[in-house]
Amino acid sequence: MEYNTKQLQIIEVAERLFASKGFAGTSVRDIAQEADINVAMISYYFGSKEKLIEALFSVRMVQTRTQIEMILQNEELTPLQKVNIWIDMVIDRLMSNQCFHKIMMREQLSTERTPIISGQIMELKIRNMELMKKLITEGQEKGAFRHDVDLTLMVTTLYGTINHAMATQDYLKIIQGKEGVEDSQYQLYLRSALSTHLKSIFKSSVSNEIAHVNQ
Amino acid sequence: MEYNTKQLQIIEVAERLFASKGFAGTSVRDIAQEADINVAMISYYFGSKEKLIEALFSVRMVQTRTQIEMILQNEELTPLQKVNIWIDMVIDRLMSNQCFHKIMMREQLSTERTPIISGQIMELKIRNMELMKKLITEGQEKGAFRHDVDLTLMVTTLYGTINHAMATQDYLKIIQGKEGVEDSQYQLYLRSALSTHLKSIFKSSVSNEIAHVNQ
Amino acid sequence: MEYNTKQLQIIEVAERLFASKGFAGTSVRDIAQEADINVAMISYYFGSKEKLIEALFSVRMVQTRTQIEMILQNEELTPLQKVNIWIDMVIDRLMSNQCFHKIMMREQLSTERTPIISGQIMELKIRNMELMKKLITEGQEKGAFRHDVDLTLMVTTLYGTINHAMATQDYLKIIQGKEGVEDSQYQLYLRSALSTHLKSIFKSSVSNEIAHVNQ
Amino acid sequence: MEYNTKQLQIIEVAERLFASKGFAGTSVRDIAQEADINVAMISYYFGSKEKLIEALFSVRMVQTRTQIEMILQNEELTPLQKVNIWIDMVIDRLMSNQCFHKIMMREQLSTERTPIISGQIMELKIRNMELMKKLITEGQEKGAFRHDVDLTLMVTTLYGTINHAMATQDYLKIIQGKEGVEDSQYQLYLRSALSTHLKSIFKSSVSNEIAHVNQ
DNA sequence: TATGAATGAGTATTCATTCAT
DNA sequence: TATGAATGAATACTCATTCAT
Repeated sequence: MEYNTKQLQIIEVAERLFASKGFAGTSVRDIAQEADINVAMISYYFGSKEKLIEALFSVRMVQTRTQIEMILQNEELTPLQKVNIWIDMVIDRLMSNQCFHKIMMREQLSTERTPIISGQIMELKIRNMELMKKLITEGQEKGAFRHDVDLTLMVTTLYGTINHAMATQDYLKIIQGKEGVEDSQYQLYLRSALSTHLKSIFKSSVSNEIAHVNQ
Repeated sequence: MEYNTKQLQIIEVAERLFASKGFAGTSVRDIAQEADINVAMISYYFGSKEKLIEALFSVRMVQTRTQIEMILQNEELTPLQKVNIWIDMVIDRLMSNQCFHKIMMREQLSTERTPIISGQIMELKIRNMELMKKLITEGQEKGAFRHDVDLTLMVTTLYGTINHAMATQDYLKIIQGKEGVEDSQYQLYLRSALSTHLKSIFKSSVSNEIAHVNQ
Repeated sequence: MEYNTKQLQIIEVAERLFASKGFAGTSVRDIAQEADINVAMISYYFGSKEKLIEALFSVRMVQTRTQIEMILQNEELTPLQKVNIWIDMVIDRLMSNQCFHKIMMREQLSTERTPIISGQIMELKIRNMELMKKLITEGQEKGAFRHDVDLTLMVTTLYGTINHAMATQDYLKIIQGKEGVEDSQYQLYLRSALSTHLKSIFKSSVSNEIAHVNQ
Repeated sequence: MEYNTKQLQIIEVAERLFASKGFAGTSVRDIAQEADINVAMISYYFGSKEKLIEALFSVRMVQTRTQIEMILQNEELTPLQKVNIWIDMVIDRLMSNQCFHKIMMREQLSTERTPIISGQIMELKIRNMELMKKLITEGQEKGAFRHDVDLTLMVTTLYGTINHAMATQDYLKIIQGKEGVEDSQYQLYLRSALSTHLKSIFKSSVSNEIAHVNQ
């Protein structure tokens, strides 16, 4: 499905509002006003509010699909290097599309999600899980990774940590005593901190390398 | 603030509905019908729908406060034992009050949260952080824990992992091939799996013990 | 189903408006304004506009059911007398509830009618037909009525004539040169004219009496 | 007023939809979609939805006007023969243009009809009435017809019976136990049944012939 | 001549809340 | 204390029509 400039603009505004107020909490009037268009345009372009969020998902999901697979086929990287690259890519993907991923967090919480969206999320999750599985088993075969790792929960930790950091960043900022720091500046800090943190966790939990004797 | 039986019953129903449909997605009529009371009762007892969710937070927050502190003052436990107990307590607290914590996850995502709720969440987070800080620094002083741990992100990982597991448990169930398993049964499994997983992460990331040489 | 005074008042107004502007052509706002109530009351009392017209039908249909059967069981009347009484009763019923019967005419024209309404109309028609059948066959057995009468079309003529007269009474008035006559006055005239006309048709078409030799 | 092929095609579609869903119940989008044209075309070609139905009336009315007069000037026919021809022509005209006549029935019920349409209907009715009057008085002068006939109501019976049969043909079909019969087949049957029925009524009610002594 | 885009007024319905009792 | 009735504002959506091209 292709969307024109106007439609993409509406989707963008909707994404921002759905992220901060929720789907039910955002009225089409809100969107129309923010996007500076007539309310009727939303029905005109998308059919309904429901179809709008489906359009939003279809656009963002497509963007997500292709990225990762390619890069990790590089044969010259060690398993741990691949995992680290992967972690950085996930952080980048989630942090660069915070609005969308907030919406997705919410949708995952809801029992009201439509089969269409629910299906897309499921598909994405399975894709992620398979990629991860390939990555880890490859490492295990090469003797670099441990065999007693709960893969599913490792992925849960990765996504959970980033999501939770994103969701609570206002709190984190205060707790970390960085209230003065500008938002964009803080985002950069958070990305790098998450990167270090998650790589460290993965290294010590997954890899066979002795991380820190006598330290 | 004290609430009578009727009020507590309403709060309970509201919690369940807010959790599954969101605050904006739940109408006071839904609540009234589910709780088998008159619609007017909600305004009558709480003043407004907004005040109802505030009441819900104040009730659940109070329940949360006291628990942990006591137990961890036990001098006979090693730092790692205390961390493990703490992990189990958090898992238990979150998993036993899934509805409430789903609501809290949503509220943290929202920019619409009232100062009252926002304040309560902040207070809770700071309390958790302080407890954690005490726990870890105590371990560091005893030479049991590493000094290069990002405390804030460690807590984020703990809560993020549990929350994400809770939010996506329907997916997890399918991905793990446990579609047939009964819900209550799966909950038990998830708790124990999370416990093992998180303890392992904490042990390998935080403690100085060499977790797995030559494995 | 019982309806309270307010509901009956709304139904009455709705009936008048549906009759003159059609169902789709009448907005709930029109009804609310005419009935001097809040728009929301219609949804409140009936659930929807659709349910309102169903309520209207259920009320009017009930009123229609019982009337006729009784009277025609009188054993002292000749078949022709019974037919004449029946004709007068149908005229009276239709002319006294012109609004409702206009709505019914429209509904019969429409392919959009709901199964509920459609079913009620069908039921009524079958009842009428059976009554008529009993009346005529009784007359035939007594040798008073001809045997070569198309019963269904005889009923069609009865209802069709009255309905058409009702629907076109504004034209009839002009054509008959009675533009000056007051509406209520004209109604009385029309009833009596229809009565004479239809009785004459039935007598000459159905009965074996020689109506007018050497005239 | 002349209409081009495209316009006539739109009118035809509109006629079908107005007949089955009513004027208010049919949207210009419905028509545009069914006619496979752009919505704007309707405003473009006719100015408005209102003007479209006026165009429809003007087209169909013109078709109606000329037919009958000529034929009945034939001097060789008896008055009763002429009446019978006339009955068949009316049946044919109404049954062949059921969609249009359903719309007309509705319009006659409505108080919302525009002066244009209302005027056209009135004109047609007066024309019919005059024709009928000529027919009957001619018969009376020749001693073939009774003098005590209510002409207006006789016409009302003719049109009312056919209209009512048309409007309720779905019911008639069931009542007559012809549910299996194909629609086109049933139409043929109905026409011939109506013809026999109405001719019989007219003969026995209007003519001086003794229809059925000793039967 | 024809049309996709756009609009503002309109649709029915639901909302949280208030009021009289 | 409790509630059925009522309300006005808001909801998503559809309408006939217009406009720029």
